[in-house]
Amino acid sequence: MKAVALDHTMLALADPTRRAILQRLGSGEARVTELAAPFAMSLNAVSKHIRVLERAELVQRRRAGREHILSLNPKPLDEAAAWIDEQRRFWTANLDALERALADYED
Amino acid sequence: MKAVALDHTMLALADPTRRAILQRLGSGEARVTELAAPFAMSLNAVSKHIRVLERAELVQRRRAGREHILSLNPKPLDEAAAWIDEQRRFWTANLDALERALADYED
DNA sequence: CTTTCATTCAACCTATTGGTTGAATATGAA
DNA sequence: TTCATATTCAACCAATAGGTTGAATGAAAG
Repeated sequence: MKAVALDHTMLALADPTRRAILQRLGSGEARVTELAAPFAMSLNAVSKHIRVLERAELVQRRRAGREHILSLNPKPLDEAAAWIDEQRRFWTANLDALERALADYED
Repeated sequence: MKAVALDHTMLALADPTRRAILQRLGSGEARVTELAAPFAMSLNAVSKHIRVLERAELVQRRRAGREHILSLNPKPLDEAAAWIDEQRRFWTANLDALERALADYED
């Protein structure tokens, strides 16, 4: 994943409204108005959040007449998870090496 | 994980400089100057990035004389990964349900 | 004691976020 | 055609991000 794509993905995930929208889309596609309904903010504000999610390619838009139907694209989520997991593996590998070194030292 | 903590974690991860700092800290603790060395920006800028990482509790600071020694705290990383994984499980569960429904429909 | 080194604090700047309201656009329905 | 609905666009605003430079702090070294 290109760095800038990770930037967009992580930034998109850094807001509770957007995370809630993703969660909602997890159970199936929805229109903009439907997505906006639970939130105490204007439709326009939600529309902007959706654009942030689109920039990160976390959601896709399909037009059906005057309705815009949003659906989840899990790939960036996979790639974000992959980055985090890589860090954790690297980190624990180094911790293990440290432990082995300490064990040698204690001998 | 509280929503605001996830906000801070994800936001901290949404910048390549900060991700590089975390990666560096994966192989062991380091001083501020050491962390700043690879970057084409002022020490002050890196100092601010570190504060963002501290707000997310991704790094911890220990003072040793005039040096500040930073180390990784992987817990928020674990929690961010957990959030993402939860979404993915939920999403694939719903996809599976959809597939089963379609299979039933086709019968 | 003075100087150097490690780091932060403070002020400033510009760009971006996250929200608002009001107008525009485009489709659907009467 | 006219009216209502779904959505975006545009302008605006306050707060935050991400960078700069210069001054302050505090510990170490000469």
